[in-house]
Amino acid sequence: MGRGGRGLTLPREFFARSALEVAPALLGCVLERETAEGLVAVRITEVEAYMGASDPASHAYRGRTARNGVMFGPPGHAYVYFTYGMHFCVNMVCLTPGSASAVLLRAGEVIAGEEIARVRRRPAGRIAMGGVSARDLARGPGRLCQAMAIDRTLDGADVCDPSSALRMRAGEGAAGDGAAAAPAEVRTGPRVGIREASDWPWRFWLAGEPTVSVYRAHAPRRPAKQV
DNA sequence: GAACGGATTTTCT
DNA sequence: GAAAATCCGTTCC
Repeated sequence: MGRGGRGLTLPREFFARSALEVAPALLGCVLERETAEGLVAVRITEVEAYMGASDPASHAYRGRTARNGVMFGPPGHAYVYFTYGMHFCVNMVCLTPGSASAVLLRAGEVIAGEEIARVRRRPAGRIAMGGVSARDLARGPGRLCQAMAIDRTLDGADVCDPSSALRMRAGEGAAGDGAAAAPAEVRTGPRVGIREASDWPWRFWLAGEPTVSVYRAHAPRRPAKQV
């Protein structure tokens, strides 16, 4: 485990187990992103587990490519990929090197650097009076990456290293800072946006959190215009 | 509140 | 050529 300037980063062994164990454990943990603009911290409220080569919905299902190479590496590193031509998504690599399992970070609550995140989430040229609401700053995997300025330069970043530009630390709920209410309940359900294996309940979120993204079943791009 | 289609790159067929 | 681990604006309840 690492001892950073502020708090502890999660030890690598935290990630060295099944994605199905890591996913719920990550809920409530805090992802920190350090740039010249300052620190942005997000408390994770929603994730999805991907189980590697045996998971038809995983990028690793069809083997290693230039894009997903980091997933085949050691745990505790960030796998960042670009999708739909405009969005980045970030995963935490799990288990052992070669297992290619990972946990997708789907949403969170911005708890530090909110103004920085708000500027990043405001498209140039758009007025948007009042800006993006606080709950929407990191509500969804693409939005979370935009709010934290996560792109491919962070692909492979070590989130266990306290000096890393992207790192994960334990939540403060367990420490009992008092402010937090009763321990949030973890719920599970089907994963979002995939066609294959959408019936496996490998999505995890904290009940009652307003930052959890709205569930949408996979919608085919071209609606079947049969009959 | 829900449903639809467009934007746009990586990957595979 | 087509689909994808998505988001946003528009449209219609």
